Amino acid sequence: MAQQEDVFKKIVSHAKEYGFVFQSSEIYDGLSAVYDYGQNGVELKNNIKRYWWEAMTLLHENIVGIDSAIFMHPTIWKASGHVDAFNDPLIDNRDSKKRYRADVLIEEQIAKYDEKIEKEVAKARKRFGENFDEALFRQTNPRVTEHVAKRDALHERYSEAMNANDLDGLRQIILDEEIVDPVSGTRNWTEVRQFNLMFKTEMGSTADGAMTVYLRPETAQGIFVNYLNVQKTGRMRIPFGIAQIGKAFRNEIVARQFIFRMREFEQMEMQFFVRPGTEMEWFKKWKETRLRWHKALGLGDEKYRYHDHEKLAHYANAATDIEFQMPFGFKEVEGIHSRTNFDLSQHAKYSGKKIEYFDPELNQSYTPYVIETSIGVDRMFLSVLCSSYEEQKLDNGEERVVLHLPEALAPVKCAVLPLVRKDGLPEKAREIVNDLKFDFNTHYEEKDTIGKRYRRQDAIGTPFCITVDHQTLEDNTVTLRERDTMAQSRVPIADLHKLIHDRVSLNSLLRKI
RNA sequence: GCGAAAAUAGCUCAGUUGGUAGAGCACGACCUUGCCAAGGUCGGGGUCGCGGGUUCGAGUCCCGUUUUUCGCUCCA
Repeated sequence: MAQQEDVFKKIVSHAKEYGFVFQSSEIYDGLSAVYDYGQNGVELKNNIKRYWWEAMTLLHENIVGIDSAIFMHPTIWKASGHVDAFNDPLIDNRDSKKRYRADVLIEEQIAKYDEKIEKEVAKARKRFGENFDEALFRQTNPRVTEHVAKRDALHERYSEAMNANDLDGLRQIILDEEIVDPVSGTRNWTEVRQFNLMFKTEMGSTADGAMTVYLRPETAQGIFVNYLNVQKTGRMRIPFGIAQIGKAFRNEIVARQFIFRMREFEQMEMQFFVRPGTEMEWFKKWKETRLRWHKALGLGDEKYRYHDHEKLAHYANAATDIEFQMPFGFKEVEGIHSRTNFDLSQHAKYSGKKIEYFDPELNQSYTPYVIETSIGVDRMFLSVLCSSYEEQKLDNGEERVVLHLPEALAPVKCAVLPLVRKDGLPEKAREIVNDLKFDFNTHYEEKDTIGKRYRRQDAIGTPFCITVDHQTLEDNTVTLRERDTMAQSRVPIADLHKLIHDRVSLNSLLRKI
């Protein structure tokens, strides 16, 4: 494990050194949990997005894409449940260093009174046997009535504080009730703080006319609110899907592990609308389809596993994660959720619009059920990067660092290298570049020894190096050197285009899904 | 957010009891070699994360702050 984390550190350094990922605002000491993609990172990321986009929209005639805005009407987040679910009052115990939700602590305290009451009742029932009048006992027993009174008073005080969003009030309740930390057993509490996981900003340039809007915490809602638009203008028939790639924002309390958990991140989400009652069937189908998409990359089938959720979110009736083996353990890369008709119903309710589908086969209207596939682009990027990184010991005793990126995802497809910087070789190499550059991201490099240039290309995962030597000038052939095997072969310049295309095009991946 | 540790050149690091900042690699120019990273000559680059304080004097001591890492914590 320690060794693996060591490798992870090296991957992070490698990502910076070779222009894949930089920390945001680095010259100003950085901005926590925000990262920028560099010259090679952006190419890799774009290729990942294109692989997903084409797998969704080209391979399925009933899936179309959209690109909705990051700003949305604030009521959307009330309807979706985010305003409630993303606001927790939290309190820390200074001795145990543990953090708790203040509302949960108080609710547990209320439950404790209930326990005490039931204990008294049980005791009395045992003592009086068949003659026991439980209702009378509950009303008259002084110990019971005292607990009830305390419980009800607490409950009322708690409700008031929660409704008024009174954080000091919540803390005072915890102090008055002498609630102790179950771990440390002490009452050394911090202030109660509100953690708002959604980023807020203001729309409207004058202060008094401004409306509070949120940066979307997920892209899915942009799809739900456009369901009617797309269904009608695209004359879509159920089952059909809407796909979207875009940025989302969350004020994570703890954002760590490099780009695995960021405050600004990118999602690739597809919402698939189905007839009620068929959702489990589609859930199963998408679970399988999505795993095939991952495995087609060839990063290693054993690196994936499903993780079914037992505790479901408020909107779901089934949920599973596709987890990937990162250097720091199996981690969620994609989620597949059966979201029922929760979102569309909520938007119908909050907007007052009828959001339904008339099913001509059933001759009836209904609110469609939704299967969601949601994948984090940055996590996907990280999984590709981590599983591609290798420090190789060569036969001659030297080491090389190579990124075995799936060839279709590699930022640079080929590098054209004149063996020496004279005798017309650079000019010949330029000619080849000028032909290939229209179809492939092609590098030209003439500095340093040929071996050094090969290693630099290995480090960014370039699948092919094309070396121009003196023989090239005579017979128009070049050396084609492969990244993974380092094997070289002599090929005519005229064959380069097809050779490279056959290996680096997305088609080869898409056909495996 | 709490606790601990760290921050010196692009990278990895040294820097003595407080006394004007160093190495290797990398980078640039020129020469040389020419199919798997290390040749030669010359050169550029740091107000030691930032802000205060103590001191005649701070990379070094003290306080604060930012970022990172680890452990908690939180997480649809």
